Amino acid sequence: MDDIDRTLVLRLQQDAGQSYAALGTAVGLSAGATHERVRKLRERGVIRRTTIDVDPAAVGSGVLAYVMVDSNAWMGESGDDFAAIPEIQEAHIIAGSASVLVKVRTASTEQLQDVLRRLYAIDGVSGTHATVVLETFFERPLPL
Amino acid sequence: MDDIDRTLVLRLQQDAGQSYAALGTAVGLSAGATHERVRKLRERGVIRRTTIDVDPAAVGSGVLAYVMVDSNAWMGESGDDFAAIPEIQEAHIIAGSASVLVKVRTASTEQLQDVLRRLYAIDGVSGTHATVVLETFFERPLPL
DNA sequence: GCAGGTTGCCGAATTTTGTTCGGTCTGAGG
DNA sequence: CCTCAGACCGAACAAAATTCGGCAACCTGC
Repeated sequence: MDDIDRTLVLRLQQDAGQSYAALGTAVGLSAGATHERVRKLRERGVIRRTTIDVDPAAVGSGVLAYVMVDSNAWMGESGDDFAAIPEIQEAHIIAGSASVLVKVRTASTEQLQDVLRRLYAIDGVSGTHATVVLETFFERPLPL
Repeated sequence: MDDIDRTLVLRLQQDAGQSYAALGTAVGLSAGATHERVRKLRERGVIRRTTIDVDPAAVGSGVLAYVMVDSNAWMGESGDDFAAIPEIQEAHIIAGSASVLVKVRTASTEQLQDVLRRLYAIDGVSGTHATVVLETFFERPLPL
């Protein structure tokens, strides 16, 4: 993981569709060597997958909210319960007064309410506190 | 935006590296027609870009925290101030007692503390409340 | 009902890129 | 000094992206 690898990761974050030739030029390597570098980055798990960035509003998920989930039991094994709710985009165990923090995207506030209902149905969940996002300043890739 | 488009977006989220031929087979179209569909999805902004998913821990961002930022002024024009802190991955204006919610990734809790210091330096920021993530259950693409 | 225009698709031609491979260079370890 | 492993280059080869002519379905306004 040297500077070249970091540059490659950075450039691929910005545009994963560019050619290995262009990528190689940017770091001073041939297309073949660049290909090999990227292959190893995948192999090592630094690059998990190549994907696309989708406009949430364009696919019917215009409402974004973060929900603090309170519980009266150990939630460490409940990952699958949260994963079963498709509107949940992220779920984390957190330190602090709440137990779990989830990121939810829905088409409407009515659907958000329905997600809250389904959260309550999970074993151990004793309460929720939803924070609705009014405007997103930005969402961007990791720093390097 | 019909079912075919939705399937294309879904499949590309899972693997943006597959060929148009494979993609076309999955939806019952030729490679050429598939290419044209995807081109239009980009043109319309449904697909914003193609990127890679990077393991945060592998690039020195093993600590994840969400920070509620309190303010005593209108923060609607302060997006650039937050964007100037590279460790901030997301920043949103929120409804509720706090004004802004930011997602922060750092290499250590010391660096997290330094980010909090820089947050306080932003005009109008009157307080912060950081929530450290202990374990991430999952982070996944948008529901289709 | 139909002429003209539009859209979406196919399939093949063409160009560009991905992928593989032999050979060279360099640095580490013995 | 010798040998091995790793990284790179450049060229050859395979595969994919991209373009394009032609066809059919579908509007739309006469």
